[in-house]
Amino acid sequence: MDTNYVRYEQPGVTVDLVIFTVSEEKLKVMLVKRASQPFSGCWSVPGGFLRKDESLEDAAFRVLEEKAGVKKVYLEQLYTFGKPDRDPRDRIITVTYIALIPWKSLAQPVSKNVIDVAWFSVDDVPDLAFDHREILDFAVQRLRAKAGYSSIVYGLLPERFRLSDLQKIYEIIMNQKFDKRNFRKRMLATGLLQETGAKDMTGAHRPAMLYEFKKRELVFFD
Amino acid sequence: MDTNYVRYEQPGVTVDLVIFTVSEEKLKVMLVKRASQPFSGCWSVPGGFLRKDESLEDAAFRVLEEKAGVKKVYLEQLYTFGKPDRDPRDRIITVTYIALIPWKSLAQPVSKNVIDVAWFSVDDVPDLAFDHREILDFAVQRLRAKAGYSSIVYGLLPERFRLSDLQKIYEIIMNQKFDKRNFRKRMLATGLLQETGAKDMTGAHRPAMLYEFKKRELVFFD
DNA sequence: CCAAAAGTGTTATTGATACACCCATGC
DNA sequence: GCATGGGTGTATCAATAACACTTTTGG
Repeated sequence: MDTNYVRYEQPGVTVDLVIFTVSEEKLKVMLVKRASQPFSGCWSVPGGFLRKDESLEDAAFRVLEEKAGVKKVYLEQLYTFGKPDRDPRDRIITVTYIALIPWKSLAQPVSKNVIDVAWFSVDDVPDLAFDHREILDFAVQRLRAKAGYSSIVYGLLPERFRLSDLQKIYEIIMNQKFDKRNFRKRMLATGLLQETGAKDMTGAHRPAMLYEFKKRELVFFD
Repeated sequence: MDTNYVRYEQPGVTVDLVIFTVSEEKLKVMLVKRASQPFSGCWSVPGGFLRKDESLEDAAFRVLEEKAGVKKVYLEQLYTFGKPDRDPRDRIITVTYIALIPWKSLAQPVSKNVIDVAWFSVDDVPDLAFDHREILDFAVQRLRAKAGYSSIVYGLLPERFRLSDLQKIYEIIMNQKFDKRNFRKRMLATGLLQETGAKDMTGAHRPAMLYEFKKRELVFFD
């Protein structure tokens, strides 16, 4: 950084979130319907202006709580978008984040005003405001790539889960089937899974062992 | 993004660059000595304020040309840092980039005023201004990680190079030795290398085949 | 006893690693 | 002719992929 440069008109700074969950065998993203100009009435990913004395990450968690009503979830910075014309009115740069929410954490209606917040399957989204389509595509690509070499998918699972739940999440995100025996071998070999004593007793079939993820904060690469 | 929020005082936006090269068997980073407050006289990574009607990437390329005098080099966005107190005077958020420059592209003195621009080995850097130490560490970590699963290292090589040059770059970045035969097998198996007819005739030994990288824009993951 | 998902091993294939000698040139 | 780095193949080991049947529960 170098303060020698003339400090031209500074852009506005926002934080936008691509919030994912998995339900009904689909990877879904949370979208909100814009109430104000520009793009009034258009769907967009949730976001907000960065506030004074608030870090970027704090802003992201604030938006997450406002829109999704959840607190402790997986959050990672995605990318910063700043083309001069990405907002038709002001110069705005936006720092984007990916958030992952286990579907079970969303038992409540997503927002009091249910009409303007909804989940869409990522391969069936409406037209989006600003460059949000580009942001969403970038986020999906990152999530799919990281699923292959990191433990990111655990952000989409509840505290305790069956190995078949884990496999289903992988299959939905990576859009491919895995062999059950090889999958289980591979997952157990990572050493990241811990058996809980408990078993899942729902369903008219043999009960499944419930596992938990050992280190919920761990991610392997950037 | 949601313009319902009160738009509080907006922070300044800068672009900072971690510029890497390899020379003298070391991974090196370009640092500049600050001429003005705050941190006057302190080393820092080069950067500057984002200008009106300039994209983030354009700003990064501008800084790159101003400080390093190079145009077409590998550039990738690293991370955006925005803690409220990271600049002691103003609220500044900085979008950081990694740039890679082949040492050979830097035949000219790095800057007209050579006293305030210098290359430091990444494991022997002085105290840095602001949070630039954190930025640098983050960049080194990213570079090392990506060297393992992408073709990023080609940004540090000239147009034409020997396989032994490629191997040396990998060894320096990843800080480990590789077996020559296995290394060459692996590299040729990627299909990203193309033989040029030419041979390197410098040195009192058998001439080496010169290769070039097929797709200089390709990167595997984010 | 039937339906539904859980759980479990072995073989074949592929990719990664370890390792040592001859070659072409300049001086 | 010698010093210097360039160039090459095989055998072992580890990781991944293919593949089918038995178990436990609820209804």
